[in-house]
Amino acid sequence: MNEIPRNPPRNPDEDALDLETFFPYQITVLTRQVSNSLAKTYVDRFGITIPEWRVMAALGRYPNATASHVVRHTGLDKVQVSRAVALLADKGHVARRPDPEDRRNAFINFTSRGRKTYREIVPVARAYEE
Amino acid sequence: MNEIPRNPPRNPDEDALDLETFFPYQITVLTRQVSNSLAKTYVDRFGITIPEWRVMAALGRYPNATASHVVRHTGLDKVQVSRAVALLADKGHVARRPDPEDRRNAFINFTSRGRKTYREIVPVARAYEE
DNA sequence: GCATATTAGTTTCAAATGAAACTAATTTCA
DNA sequence: TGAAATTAGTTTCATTTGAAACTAATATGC
Repeated sequence: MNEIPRNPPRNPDEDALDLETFFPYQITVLTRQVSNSLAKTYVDRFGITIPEWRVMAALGRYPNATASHVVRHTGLDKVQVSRAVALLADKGHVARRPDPEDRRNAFINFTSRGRKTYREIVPVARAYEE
Repeated sequence: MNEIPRNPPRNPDEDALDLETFFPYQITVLTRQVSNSLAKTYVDRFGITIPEWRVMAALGRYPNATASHVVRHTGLDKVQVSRAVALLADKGHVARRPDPEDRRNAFINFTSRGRKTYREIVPVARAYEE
């Protein structure tokens, strides 16, 4: 039998950070773990990535949003939003419609297909809220 | 004056996710923001990356740890730990000492220089805990 | 008006990431 | 024993990331 690895000594520096209760660490680790397992589910079952899903979630809540609105609501980087929207458009989940009053803007909306996918994913996302 | 961008309409799907209170979103956004601002501080002021700092924090708490111990304590990927330790060793912050009883293992410890750096960073890290 | 600045969104590119393959050491068990 | 499995740690490589540069449209101020 393999010897169970000894834990390292616990005679730390006087003012060492207590990692067990150091909140930033806990959050980061937990977030990455949840996020990774979610990513697998989304890709495997619905063929979209996490950023794409986040865009869809923002659109479900705020229809007819521009990319900037999506950035604000999701906290994603604008590059990620640009890419995610482009991919969702390729897959037929969303459509872009230029704003006639300011042609720098484009309103983004679900296609009927996208809305259907969105409705399938919502309960899965809710389940992860714990 | 530029017109302040209108918020998108808020007539969402009946069962839309309420992004304002959907916890996974909040956490992810917050974590990334804090993490990015921390990263800048660590790189600018101390010349190390976030994974390197996380390794140092683990070593401060659990001296003479192996890479596997660091993985367990930080939640970092083993690839990241391997790289971070290599970089910290290059910079003279830590030293590796093979375990004579099992030469797959290497114990990792601060050099005196590394300990000094660690002690400088701890209060900065604490300040971020809020 | 017209030059300059600002904004929305996209593209580029270099760095970070982590899954998978790999090396080397040790353990297992037939 | 010694072949097969396991473990620690490293390297490779394809993907993800986001800062910075860019394009196009609109706003500002002289």
